[in-house]
Amino acid sequence: MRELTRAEEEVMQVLWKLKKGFVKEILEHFDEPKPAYNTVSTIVRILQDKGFVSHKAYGRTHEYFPLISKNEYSKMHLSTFVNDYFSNSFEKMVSFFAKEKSISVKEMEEIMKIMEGEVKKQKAK
Amino acid sequence: MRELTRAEEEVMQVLWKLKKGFVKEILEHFDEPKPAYNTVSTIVRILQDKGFVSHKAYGRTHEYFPLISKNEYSKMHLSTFVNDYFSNSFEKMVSFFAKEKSISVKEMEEIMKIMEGEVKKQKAK
DNA sequence: GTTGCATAACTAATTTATTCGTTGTATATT
DNA sequence: AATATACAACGAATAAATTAGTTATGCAAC
Repeated sequence: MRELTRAEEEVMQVLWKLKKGFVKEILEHFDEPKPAYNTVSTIVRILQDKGFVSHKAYGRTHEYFPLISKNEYSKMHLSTFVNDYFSNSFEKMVSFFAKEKSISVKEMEEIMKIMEGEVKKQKAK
Repeated sequence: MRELTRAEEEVMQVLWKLKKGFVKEILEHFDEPKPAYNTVSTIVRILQDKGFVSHKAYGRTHEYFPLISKNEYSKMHLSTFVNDYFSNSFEKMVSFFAKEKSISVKEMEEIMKIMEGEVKKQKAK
């Protein structure tokens, strides 16, 4: 699957938030300075061509919605990143950030708790 | 700081691996089909303008080296990602991938071990 | 039904990124 | 010194992404 360009990603972020929306609605959720209506309209049609969104037609107006969830996309995106920067090892990545103190003690404790639960769940099978 | 474009990133990956290198050497580390010498030369000079690399001159030839480490860049890059996709919470991101089973039990156990060490270290202070 | 408005589709213009040919110069080779 | 070689610098050509104007059509208001 392709990666989103910067402009495409901004539109997707709005669509993920809204779940679905008309061009007008998407536009409203942009920060100032807002792009032109047609700019958003074009991008959303490009996203459609690339298979990231689809639409439901109400007469002549289109309500767009994502075909890929934010979670799916982030999963794909992070996989690429982990592959390119941490030789495909999730562990290397997390360890690096833990050591870099980008993760607080509180966060680490929370993560460990969740992982313990997951490990238990996996092993139970 | 700016993000690297696709072509720029490929050159940086080689430079990070080599630590330093002449255009010719960088070129050698590209997979087939290799780009033209001038293509790499141009990209490396763009990277220099953007402040990602610098060079040492030996007479008329230049040996380029990164000004930003792979770790620094990956840190910056992942921060943006975590901010955009996990409302700036590292914990949310890791938890998501743990639950998605993108992280194996073995990896999780390893991560927990490292985190325990880090937590202990932090608390000792 | 004519006018005005809203919207999608199309297209043009602009900007940014990518690729590589050409040129000039220094150095090595003969 | 003439020729060949290697490289950086420059710049042209192309490609990709971004932005927004223009056009066509349908619908609503009058």
